[in-house]
Amino acid sequence: MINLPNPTEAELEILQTLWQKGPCSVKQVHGLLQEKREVGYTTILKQLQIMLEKKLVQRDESARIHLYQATISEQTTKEKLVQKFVINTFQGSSHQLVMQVLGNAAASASELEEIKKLISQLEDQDSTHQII
Amino acid sequence: MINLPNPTEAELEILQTLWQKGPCSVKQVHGLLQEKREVGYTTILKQLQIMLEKKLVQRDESARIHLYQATISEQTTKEKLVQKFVINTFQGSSHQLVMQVLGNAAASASELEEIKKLISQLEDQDSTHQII
DNA sequence: ATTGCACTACGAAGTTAATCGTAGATAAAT
DNA sequence: ATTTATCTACGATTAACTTCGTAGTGCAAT
Repeated sequence: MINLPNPTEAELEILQTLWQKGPCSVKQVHGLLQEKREVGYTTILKQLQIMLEKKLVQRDESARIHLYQATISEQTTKEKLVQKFVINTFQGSSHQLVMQVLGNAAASASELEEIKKLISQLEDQDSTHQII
Repeated sequence: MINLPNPTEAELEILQTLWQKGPCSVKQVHGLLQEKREVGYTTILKQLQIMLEKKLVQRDESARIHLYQATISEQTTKEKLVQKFVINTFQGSSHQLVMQVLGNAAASASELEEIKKLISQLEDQDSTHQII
């Protein structure tokens, strides 16, 4: 389990599409991102090459059109990003972050329900698996 | 209400101390950050000068020792940072972020209580102030 | 008055990110 | 076999961040 560097913003954008679509050609990735913003083809190509060096993606070169796929998982990547963000912005207090978001984001009722459900689960875990 | 650029990482670190301590000299800021990591005095000085240009801070030059204080509020700054982070990392779904953090962070029971309380409040607001 | 100290100003260098243009290679189409 | 289209490789550029060294300025202490 080697620890890869956190992806940058542009890299994350690409990873999101790879996570969503699975293995993609440069053209595919570019096409999808192009829908959101103006960006050159070779920009994406270059990014993917850099990401390959950094081992953020791997590629299948068996065909002329190379297929790229993410090597790092969506879940753990986001965990690390959140962790870093919480440290930088909330001095490590993820609780503060949650309060911020909830207080701010005008979450829908169903979302609040879902969150409540999760909290109940967590509390159950606590009391069930309590060791001390 | 002009919209100032989001602070960078180093800038945020300085802002945190200014928010916490109020107006500070370069020496004070440097002293506090020095406790956390090795950093040169002129590094902080330069940062504060840059932040002054960017209007992230203002300074009192009436004495020889200049006093710097944040011009942007802790609350709104963090809101913007969270907003940007949510867009980049969770494609705008703050709900997803909350689920991530809660599922991950092993929040303490009292913290969970506090969050539940906040959710209840939000739900009350919803039903009370409902417009539609 | 001179020396020394504390502070500010400024410039410069090193890094990393992001973007794109051009060139070269391979396959497809005529 | 030429030409055309499509990909990849690579270099170069630009901008932003971060860091620090050196120099200058003014106050204070001898």
